[in-house]
Amino acid sequence: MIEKQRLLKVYEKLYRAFGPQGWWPADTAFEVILGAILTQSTSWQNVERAITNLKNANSLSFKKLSKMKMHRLAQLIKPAGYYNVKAKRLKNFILFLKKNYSGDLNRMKKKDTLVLRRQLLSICGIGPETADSILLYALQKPVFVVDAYTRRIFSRHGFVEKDVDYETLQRLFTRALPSQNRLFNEYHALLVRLGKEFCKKTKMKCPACPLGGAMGRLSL
DNA sequence: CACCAGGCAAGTA
DNA sequence: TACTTGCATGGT
Repeated sequence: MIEKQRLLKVYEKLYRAFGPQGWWPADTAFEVILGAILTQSTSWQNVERAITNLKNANSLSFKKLSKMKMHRLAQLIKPAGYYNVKAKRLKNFILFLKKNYSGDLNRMKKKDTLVLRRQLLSICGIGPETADSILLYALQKPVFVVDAYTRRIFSRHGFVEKDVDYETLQRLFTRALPSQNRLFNEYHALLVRLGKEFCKKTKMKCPACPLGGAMGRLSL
């Protein structure tokens, strides 16, 4: 079976098993971006605590955060871990947004997707996954997001090498799938859902895995 | 106690 | 270029 059909079949199986995931869990595009940075190698639950702290301090906005001292920001996002590093990264993005788009995400959204991707990657603290998450979930661009779960799930099911690089794995999806924001949004969210429940780093709960296969391989 | 979570950059050879 | 290490809280 060619890759295009397999990838669509995986998506259908996941969608039937879990249904729509409603990503990204946030009230605004700005909040999506903060979450994308805060969730780097960090459980979403801890990110929620940090976001809640920012909301309770009435500080979850471009204007408030651009004025906030870095030390103060670090204290508020403490539950998300790596708080000194992440406070700096959040500030880096905010400064970028101020300098290039006057703090206006709508203005940023008008730019070409690949131009935006290069700009985001030039910010210290924003790598490929964070950049693509921002493009897809905050700016509604049709960009496929790859993460540790994506790599783990597809390598364990014998689809790709386990150390396949980000761009290669991403191209696999973008070549095979129709370039639809809605599809990319749901597909990535479903892979994360599957990963959380069945494909943690050390454990692999098969054959309960919705993708099937007692040996951890795709049964398609 | 050990291990992990929706990464990334900096240091080393 | 190709590894390795630091960053840090909270759940299992």
